[in-house]
Amino acid sequence: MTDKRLRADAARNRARVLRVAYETFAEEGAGVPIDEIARRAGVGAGTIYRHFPTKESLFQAIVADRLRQVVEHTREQAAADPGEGLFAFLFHLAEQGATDLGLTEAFAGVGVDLATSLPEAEREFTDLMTGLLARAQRAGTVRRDVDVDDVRTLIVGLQAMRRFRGERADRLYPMIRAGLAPR
Amino acid sequence: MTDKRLRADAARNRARVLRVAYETFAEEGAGVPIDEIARRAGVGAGTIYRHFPTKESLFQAIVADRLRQVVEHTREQAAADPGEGLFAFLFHLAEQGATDLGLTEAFAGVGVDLATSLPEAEREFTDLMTGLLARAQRAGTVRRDVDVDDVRTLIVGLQAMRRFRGERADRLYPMIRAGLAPR
Amino acid sequence: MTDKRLRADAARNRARVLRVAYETFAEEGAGVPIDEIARRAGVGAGTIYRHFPTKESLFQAIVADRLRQVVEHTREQAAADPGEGLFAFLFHLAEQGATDLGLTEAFAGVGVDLATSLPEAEREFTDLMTGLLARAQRAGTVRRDVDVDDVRTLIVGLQAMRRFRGERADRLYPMIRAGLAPR
Amino acid sequence: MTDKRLRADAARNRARVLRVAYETFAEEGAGVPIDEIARRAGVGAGTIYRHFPTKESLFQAIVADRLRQVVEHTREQAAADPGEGLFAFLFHLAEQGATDLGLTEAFAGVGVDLATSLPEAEREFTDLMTGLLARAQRAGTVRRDVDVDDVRTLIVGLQAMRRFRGERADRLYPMIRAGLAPR
DNA sequence: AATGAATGAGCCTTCATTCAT
DNA sequence: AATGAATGAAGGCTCATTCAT
Repeated sequence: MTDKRLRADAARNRARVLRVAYETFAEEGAGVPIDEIARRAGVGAGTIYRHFPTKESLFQAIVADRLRQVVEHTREQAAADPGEGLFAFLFHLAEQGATDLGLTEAFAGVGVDLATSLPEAEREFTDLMTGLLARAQRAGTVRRDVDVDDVRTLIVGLQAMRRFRGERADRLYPMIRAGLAPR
Repeated sequence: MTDKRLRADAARNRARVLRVAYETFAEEGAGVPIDEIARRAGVGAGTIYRHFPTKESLFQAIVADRLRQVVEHTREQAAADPGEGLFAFLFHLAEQGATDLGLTEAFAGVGVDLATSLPEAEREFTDLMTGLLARAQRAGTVRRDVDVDDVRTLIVGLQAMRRFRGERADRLYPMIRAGLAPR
Repeated sequence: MTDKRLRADAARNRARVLRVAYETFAEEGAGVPIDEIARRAGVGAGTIYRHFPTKESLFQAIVADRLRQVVEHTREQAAADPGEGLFAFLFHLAEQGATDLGLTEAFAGVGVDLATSLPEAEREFTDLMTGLLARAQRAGTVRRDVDVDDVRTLIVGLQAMRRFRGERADRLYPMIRAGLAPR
Repeated sequence: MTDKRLRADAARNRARVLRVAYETFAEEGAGVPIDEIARRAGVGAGTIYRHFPTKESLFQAIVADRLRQVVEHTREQAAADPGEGLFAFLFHLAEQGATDLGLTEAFAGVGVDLATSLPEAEREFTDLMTGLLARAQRAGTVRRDVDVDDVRTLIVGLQAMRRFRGERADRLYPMIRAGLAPR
């Protein structure tokens, strides 16, 4: 047990790095220098490399975390209203992407290929979308000819808009809803 | 006289650089090394810097050019069908963005702020959108509560989707149309 | 009392580090990271630094150990056949060097100067060579004009060859023998 | 023609880098930082990378040059006395290696694998050795059971000795000669 | 006294920009 | 005016050594 746990200080640092890296990637995207993250976290660059073997792995770790959070959040909400689940999910993701350039880039395939680098998270995420989509279609809020791939594409678009325009982009949500509705 | 000849050479070079830089930024994004552009254009890197003081200014010049082209292209088409003009414009831009990462980035505000750096092109562009939107609304194909800002936001979203998914994203066009239609 | 227990622990650790460091330097050469040695020894890097102030000092300690072993091994064998003693010694060292890059480097003066850093071991080693050489010369298997310095030089050459070519290099032993024989 | 030639200043710099890199590798071995070479050459590190894509390629270029020189030098000498050619070659190489750690390392396979990275130079070199050896054996100065591989191994040994002991190591040359002589 | 986490200098390499030719 | 060579500041990553636990 003890051997598996990190030392208190290391755990603290690792958490700190993760948190700061999250914020930094969110603000600056995957291209931000690792030194910048180290500086903001108040640690040496070597410390980051102790916890994550490459910059990419750090980015992945964060994206994985974020995906997990989104999945969890969505599962909690989804039960309620099958017709609304997919929309809630889409708009939630749009908001996440708005404050998180890293996540946006991950979805858009910049700097990582989710399917390759985080196959498990990717699968879970896809399963979630599949379920939400099917339920919405059964509930009659979404057209039958929409597939999971379209949903993924919409996410990329919504995040781009939300990032570009902030809350102002929310004005477009009703139109997305209308656009997806059966004719 | 000699001046004129030389200027003609320079002008040809400038045009050549612009064209190649456009292609290169389109293919590789704004991150491509200036040397790569010089190589493809068959000129020295110094020649590029004679015409454009920084890499960023070259990028801006290209975006300005592209905007002008889009404006022109749109003006030619628009007359025909007022109800369709805005959609044709949106989907045309989406396709442009798909093959032109530079343009996408410019619209999304990555690396340039159009309003600041190219105020004239920006104004022209805005005027165009205003006109198209108004005509579509008058023709009854677009909801009254959509404004120019929404259109701009949509462009960003559409380009992101088109870039992400290629032609497959076109499947979403009808839904955009439906989403914008008056209830 | 407690002191003694602790010292015993420490001594055991020191011995363990020495043994593992020997193996590791032998396999990987002096360039191997100290962390790798720590890992293999199952101790923290700090523990190594408790016993040896620098990486270099660890390396020296190992070389000293190895020299002592060689001296011991040689003394045990040497008595038997005075004419063969020097050759046995040379070829034994060549083989040691083959599996021990550290030792080779030490002899060749890479990273340490034996005479300066380990004067005692150096002296003992020199005495040994002097004895072996004199006996071989008296026995008539080695030319009179060879001196201790030549022997040292030969060791370096033999180790280099053995390291370079492995057992295949043994083919050259008879020629060494012939080359050293009186005309 | 002109396009293939380097500009005068570039050629000068390239030559300068090669010369300084040769000296530096000779003194310090393949492990020396590229910045050190740049500093000694009075150029920026980038300049070296303009001429050589990687540090390894620079090292290889130098080794290739040195091999070529050795081959040329040997060819000029060899004609004279078939019985002496191989020895002249061996001792010449020993001397070269003495002042050139880079070359020694290349022969010993440190930092490069000649057969892989410079196959042509390697082949030429092997052909040369084969010829010299055959002639020496025909002339009766070298045992029949020595092969090219042994020669290569001897080179490594001789260079190690020469490097270790400087001119003093020359004392061993007659013994090498005697060792290789037919019984 | 042991641990292993943190540090930070140093390494190789890239690239925007400047400058000699 | 054009060329492309030179510069030098980053950037990602490693590792000897120090230090908090």
